[in-house]
Amino acid sequence: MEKKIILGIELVTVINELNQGREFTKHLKNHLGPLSSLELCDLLIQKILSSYEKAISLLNGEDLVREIQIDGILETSQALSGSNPMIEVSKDVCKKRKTSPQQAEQVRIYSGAGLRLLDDGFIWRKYGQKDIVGANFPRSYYRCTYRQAQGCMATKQVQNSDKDPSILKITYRGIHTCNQASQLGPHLALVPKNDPQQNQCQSHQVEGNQNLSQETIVEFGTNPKIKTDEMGFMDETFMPISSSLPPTSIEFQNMETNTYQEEKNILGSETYCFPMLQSQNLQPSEANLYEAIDAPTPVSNLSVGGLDFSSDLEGFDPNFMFGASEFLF
DNA sequence: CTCATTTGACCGTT
DNA sequence: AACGGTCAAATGAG
Repeated sequence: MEKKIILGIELVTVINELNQGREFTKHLKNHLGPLSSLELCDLLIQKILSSYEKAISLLNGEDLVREIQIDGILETSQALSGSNPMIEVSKDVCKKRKTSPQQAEQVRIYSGAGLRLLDDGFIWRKYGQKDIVGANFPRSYYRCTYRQAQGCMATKQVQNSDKDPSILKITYRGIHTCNQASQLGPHLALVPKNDPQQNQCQSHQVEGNQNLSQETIVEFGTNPKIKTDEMGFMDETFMPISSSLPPTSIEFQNMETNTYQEEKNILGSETYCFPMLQSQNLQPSEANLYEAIDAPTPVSNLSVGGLDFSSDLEGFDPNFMFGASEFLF
């Protein structure tokens, strides 16, 4: 099965820019005439050009990615301030050495996504790093910080994709039994609705035999929506990434492969495209991207995992993201 | 001093 | 035996 979702704030931004250009053009038209102010016309022309250039720039991907590799983890800086970053996250599951339920995701940071993109709402502690044969990048191993305190056995692995270093492959294993999930809110739960026992645990939980081959389609635009297909666990309680990021795309892959983008259309996968809004300012201390973003971020109104949409959404149609009931943040 | 990260060693699985 | 995952001592940061 195949599913593909193409969304992204990029498109919305382009449209916004084009709309702005159109509005400025209308104003210019209204001001054209013998009594018009030359300065005003010049200003409007500049704004029109600016809008169109922004739109073209976005379409050309010029604001995308500038990546810095730090400790095997990619940090992406924003090339254009005010651009709309975009993350691509995909998930897959590997069958090799199946010691516990696992679920993987790939995270691509396009631009200015900021550190919070990878914040999945849990506090993780790194306990190991391994060079993987055949892989260009080492794999980092993280466990839940509350492993000792609360016996939470959730772990995750993070590795850069060989084919596209801008993609972080994150594999989640185990189930959170700590109380982080309850603190972060029920919308984060990835657990099946019919299994309330696991509601105390949080996102990225996969039951042992859960079928990860599924089709999910998310379409954004004026009427955003998610479609799921053969997804036992992905219903309205499912928040694909976490508290902290509105992912722009996620894809699930089945357990037969670890392959990435090239194969994602062959395998059952899902892609979410969430608009990434203007990035937070990156602090120097956040240079180590992945570690820095692992702190849980409080979920408040209009704050999806640390991204404050109440401010970032300025200029966007509020219906764009939240207008559809299918999306539950 | 405390806590998190790093990194080599160890162990289990294939 | 090779590989992947985890452990734990060493190290560093706050």
